[in-house]
Amino acid sequence: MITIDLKGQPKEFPAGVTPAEVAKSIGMGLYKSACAARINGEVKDLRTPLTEDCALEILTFDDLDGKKAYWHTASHILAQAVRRLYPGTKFAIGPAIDSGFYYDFDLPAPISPEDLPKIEDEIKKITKENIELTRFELEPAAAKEKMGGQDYKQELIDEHSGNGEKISFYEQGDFCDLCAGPHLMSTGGVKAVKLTSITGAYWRGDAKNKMLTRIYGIAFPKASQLEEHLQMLEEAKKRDHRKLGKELGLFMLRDEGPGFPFFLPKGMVLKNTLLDYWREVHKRYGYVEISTPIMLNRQLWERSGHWDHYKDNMYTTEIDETTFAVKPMNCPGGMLVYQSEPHSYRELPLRVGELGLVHRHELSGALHGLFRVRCFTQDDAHIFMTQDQMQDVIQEVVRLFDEVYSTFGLNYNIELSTMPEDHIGEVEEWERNQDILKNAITAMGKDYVVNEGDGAFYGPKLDFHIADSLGRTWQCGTIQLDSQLPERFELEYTGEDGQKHRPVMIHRVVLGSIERFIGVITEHLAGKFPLWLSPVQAVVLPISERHHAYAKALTEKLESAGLRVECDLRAEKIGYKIREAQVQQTPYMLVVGDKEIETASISVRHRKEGDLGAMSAEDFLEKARAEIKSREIK
RNA sequence: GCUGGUGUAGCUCAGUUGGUAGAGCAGCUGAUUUGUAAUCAGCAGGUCAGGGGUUCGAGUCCGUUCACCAGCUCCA
Repeated sequence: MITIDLKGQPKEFPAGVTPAEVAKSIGMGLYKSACAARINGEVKDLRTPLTEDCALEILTFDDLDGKKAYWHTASHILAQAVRRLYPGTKFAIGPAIDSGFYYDFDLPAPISPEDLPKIEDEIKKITKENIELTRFELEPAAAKEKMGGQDYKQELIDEHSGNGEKISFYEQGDFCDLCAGPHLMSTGGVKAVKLTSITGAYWRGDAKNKMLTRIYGIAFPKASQLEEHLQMLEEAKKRDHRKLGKELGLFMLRDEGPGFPFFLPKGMVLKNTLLDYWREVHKRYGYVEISTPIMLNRQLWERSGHWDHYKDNMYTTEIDETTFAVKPMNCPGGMLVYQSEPHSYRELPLRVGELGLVHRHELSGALHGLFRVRCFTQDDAHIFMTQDQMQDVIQEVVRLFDEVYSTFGLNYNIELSTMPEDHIGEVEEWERNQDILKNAITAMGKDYVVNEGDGAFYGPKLDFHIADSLGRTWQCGTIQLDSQLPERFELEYTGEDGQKHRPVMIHRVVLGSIERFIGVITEHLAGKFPLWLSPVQAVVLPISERHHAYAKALTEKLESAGLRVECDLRAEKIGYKIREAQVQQTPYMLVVGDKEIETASISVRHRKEGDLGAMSAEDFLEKARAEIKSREIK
């Protein structure tokens, strides 16, 4: 007998018992909903024999790891359905992801979204059949025989058989797949399935490989949960910045310049206000600001290394028999500014900011509203410092990030991107710099995940990712350590010892790209920009024509006090004007009619809080000023 | 760039098996002078993304270019 600790409740079981059996013994309901097991903290399959005393937790769909097992089983069911409907299909991989699952197929003939319902029907059949999933292991040679004719599986077996371990399989009726698990006990556990999209994806994520057909899906134990999820996706679409940007008159994109956004008057107010804020913060943190040219000669780009490593993404032009390149990054210009005069150690760290407009020829398929454009403004800065100052400077930058992001109520996750294949500089230097980044961030108690080989060609970086309305994350801030450019541009400073030394530098952006950041906050705030950022902060709404003079005087008064105010003098009913102001997400609607004129007041309505009653213009101004100053989000 | 899908008025969308375009909102004009999310009527608005092809005839079918959407690749 062994003792199994079930969430603090020890119970005796015969040795060799499986979590599934344990689950069954403590309640049928739980057995039905069991997805996986956590044995001594490790996620395992429900079929794992328990041979010694341990702590056991049965994971259901409500647990993240349980969800993964649930969705992974759903992906196998999808593959089984495809196998039944499209004989001759070759199977690649089919994992669970953060929001559902997918499976990659090499189909004998292309299919389209119209075919998805048919596949869903087959999936329903398989779940109704309630087929048991069994797990077994084979030696690599036997595994390859079992997966005969399945080219992609053969490749996967070869890859996994290196360490001499057996390959594990899961079989459900007429479908068998190599898989590490864990999985549900039976296909009947998967209830409400919806296939959400069908797209292409390269085998092994490499553009040189064949493009497979990927089918995405989502599944839930209850139909109501699926319904709720689909509802949530609909809601998310409403806050898509491309839709809101159009509705709120912020920006536009035209066929004449794919990826080159136009900012409209209201978007321009937003952008400029954001930049005012940026300058205020950076001034406080000791930054100076410069501006370097959009275009510089080829020689410079060769020296910086961009010509060799980034040429394909650069726009170029030929003038006076010289090739000029439009800058894809601001750094080389920044190097020239540093070079232009001698520096002392007393100046370091030297923080030089630049709101630089860069152009990059991105692949057409990568463009996405303001999130991915071909021309954008980086809120760049290069910080020059001594080796000893690196950690402090990085931490100071992270504190700045925290201040800025919290102003918008944004959360982020951090990625450490390490040395790419295409890089300049020594491996030892890369590793040293990677360690500095790691140490700086862990010393601040922050977590990160490693993004292997995703660094810039000149150095490793910490990337700060922020999620959009659909949970897709976009890189905004980045801190990149660079010892290469100071070397290439022979940057120097005079040390305490009177000798010349080479500074190190970091490149960093907080917002990342102003354009992307505007997209991110548009989605995050669903267009309800805080008062300080709102293109129009208040709109004055006279009830009828005889209140126009009062309304105009009020508008002028508020405008001269520094508020961005509009006045709606159209011969429309008040309800109509309010609706329009609400749809435009105008923070304050100021209604004026007979009552207000009589008492020399205004009736204030807030877009979220509704009617706030009457107050004097002075009181409203004071209220608005306080809200602007605090940058409150409401 | 790749795979699949989409492209009709400023916006959201209809448009039956191919027979040369329609609605609502927005806009303009007029009436209405209104109290917290849509007043009524009239008018105007389209080389059906662009070239091309099949056909007596194409918004509708085919091919191509462009753009957009989802994803892959790439990236702030």
